[in-house]
Amino acid sequence: MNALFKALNDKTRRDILELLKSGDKTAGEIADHFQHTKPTISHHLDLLKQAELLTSEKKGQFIYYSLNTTVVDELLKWVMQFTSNSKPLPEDNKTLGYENN
Amino acid sequence: MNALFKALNDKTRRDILELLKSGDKTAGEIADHFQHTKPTISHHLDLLKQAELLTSEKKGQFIYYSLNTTVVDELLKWVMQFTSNSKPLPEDNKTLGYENN
DNA sequence: TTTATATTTAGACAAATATCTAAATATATG
DNA sequence: CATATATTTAGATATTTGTCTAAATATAAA
Repeated sequence: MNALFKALNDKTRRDILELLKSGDKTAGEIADHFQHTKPTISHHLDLLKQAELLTSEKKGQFIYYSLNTTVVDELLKWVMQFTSNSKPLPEDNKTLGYENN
Repeated sequence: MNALFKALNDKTRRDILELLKSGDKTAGEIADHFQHTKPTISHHLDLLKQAELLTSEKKGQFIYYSLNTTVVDELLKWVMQFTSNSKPLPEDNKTLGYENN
């Protein structure tokens, strides 16, 4: 849990996560989206991996990074204990499948 | 959003939030639950307030701190963009009112 | 095998953070 | 008013963090 919040406590790292929503990317492709150097981005990727928010797979000289959504559920559960009625964002439910519960 | 993740990136502060689930408490009562000094806890309370996770109300010499759950919805929305099926923790829904949707 | 490309590792450094003690402020009470 | 209690503010310090440059590693291509 500590590693998770630590990983999320940085705008660049949160932006990396959002970037990867559109699909897996190599370390270099990810770095191209930011104004930081590649070693800096590499370090951010490492922290995200430590938090298990990302997985990586080496293909030739490239390393592809992917979102790992399983850990997000743990975070979601933690956050939900603080919602007043425990009914998260009902305005979004329609597009998310709640109507079939 | 930055202040929010910053506030959550500390075990003591997360514990303070959990402590306040059981009801409002004074700064002193909160401090009694931890091994830190009162100034340290005061500082943590300040950061939680900056993130709008807490509100405070002065009553005489005491200051009561309360959870502010409205900001949690914003966080929940952010987290949910990373859930695979956008259906958070269905195993918990029964106790949380989803069956009435 | 030499060179180019992709990525990480190592080391340095400034800025941010968590903590403490001491002092300040505010309120209550004798 | 003088003292006690509750809390914060100020200042110091050790640790952590984000960033960079330079070097190392690994793979591909000429």
